[in-house]
Amino acid sequence: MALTDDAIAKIRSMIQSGELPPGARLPPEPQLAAQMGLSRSGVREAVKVLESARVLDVRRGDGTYVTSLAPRLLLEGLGVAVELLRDDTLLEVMEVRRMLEPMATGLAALRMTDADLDELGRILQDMRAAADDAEKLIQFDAAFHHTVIATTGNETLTSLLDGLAGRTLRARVWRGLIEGNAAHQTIEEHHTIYLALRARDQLLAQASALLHVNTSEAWLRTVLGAKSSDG
Amino acid sequence: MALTDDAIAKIRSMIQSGELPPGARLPPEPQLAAQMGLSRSGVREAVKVLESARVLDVRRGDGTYVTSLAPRLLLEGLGVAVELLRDDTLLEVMEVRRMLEPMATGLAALRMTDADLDELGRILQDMRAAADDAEKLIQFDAAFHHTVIATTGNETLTSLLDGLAGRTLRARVWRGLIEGNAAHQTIEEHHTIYLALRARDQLLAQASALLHVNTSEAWLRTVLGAKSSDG
DNA sequence: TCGCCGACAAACGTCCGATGTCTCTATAGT
DNA sequence: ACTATAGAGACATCGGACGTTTGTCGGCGA
Repeated sequence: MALTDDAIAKIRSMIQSGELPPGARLPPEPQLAAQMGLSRSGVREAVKVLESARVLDVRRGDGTYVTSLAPRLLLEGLGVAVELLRDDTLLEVMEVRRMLEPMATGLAALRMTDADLDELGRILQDMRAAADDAEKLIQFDAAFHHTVIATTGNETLTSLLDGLAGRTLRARVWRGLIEGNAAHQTIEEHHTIYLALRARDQLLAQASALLHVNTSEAWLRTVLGAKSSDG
Repeated sequence: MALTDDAIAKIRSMIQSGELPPGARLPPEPQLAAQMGLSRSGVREAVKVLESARVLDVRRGDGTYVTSLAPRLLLEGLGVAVELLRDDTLLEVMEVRRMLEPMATGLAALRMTDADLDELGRILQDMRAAADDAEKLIQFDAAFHHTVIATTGNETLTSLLDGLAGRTLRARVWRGLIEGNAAHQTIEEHHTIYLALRARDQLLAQASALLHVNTSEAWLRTVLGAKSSDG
């Protein structure tokens, strides 16, 4: 294809070059169509693609604007992509988390504030209280890790790890943990990480995070293995 | 918005549920439109979004098919997203590379074959021969790191790091390196990494990769700093 | 003067039908 | 058996029309 993809490329390069800064408003669709030499239908497809990538923000009845281009927006699509990965590649994702998450957790140990630690303590408490509710466990687990990573102050890193630990992946791991009666032990792993962070011990935080990711990976393997031998 | 986004979600969930496995063919656009309760225009916008995410493959005159859903495809969008990040967040990207690339390089030291090492040696030679050509340097630099990471056998990891070290980012770093007369020294950093890999020394590979990323980060800082003080 | 309300205009959302162009396949001919 | 060609199927693009939503502005009333 050419026309629509060209339009996408043009708009993207206008943004990249600074001609269309964050917050800028694009011309109305008919005008944009004339300007790029294709019909309004083509422009709409192009705009839709960039909107789904969180590059453009279409406000009905108002106009189309460039978003803030914040990492949290642009990297949102990573999570969607990970959700569509096939089962056998989820182990690759886990291997990446195994490398990245311990480093990030170690960094968090250096940058974490007392307020951050308090919030983490609350989440840990919530987690223990929800030990029987798979849905809540998944939610608090996500909140725990997100909070830890977010304290690094690196929004890009946070978005990446959020995306890599997608909802589906997390749900599968916890399903395995619960069915294998390992939920309690895993909650305690979070406590271990919490203690290391409280002590501002980088290496200990790193090590405990690695152990934790390893546990997740092991249970994911179990879940995937059980599935493949099903039918 | 509802109709088009609903259509996107429906198609995606059909793929996720296995109803549309990799390689499957979707119904023709008019039929798909009827099936999802919207017009052909809306379907086309939905398909276009999924095509740009490398989830669908539209073959003109033939039909629309689900791609292989390989990580290399689905994570391709990451590179595009990184290209649009604002300057100040590029340092965040560098911090992520600083965490991930040394670990990956260390892992590569364990898994690298003799054939891999030979190829790496060739790239290193090319790099030295092209010390005066910025464009080629960027290309060989990308090839070097890609080759190293690819030997881990982890396609997801490879795609992620490829995306994080996008063309624009790499070009900026090398611009700084060349203008600062540091190109030669940086090429030697690659040699150091190569030697560590040849020795199958994980820790040494890790350390030399960290030093290398650190150099890149420093020069990126220089380039960005010079730019912000320009105007 | 401030605030509410209604009308107008701008802009996107959706649909429809028509035509061009490409790909694949099957058939006919050599 | 192989090749060339014609046809059918499917996407690409266009242009216009109408509905819906949003933002704005002026007028009215408290």
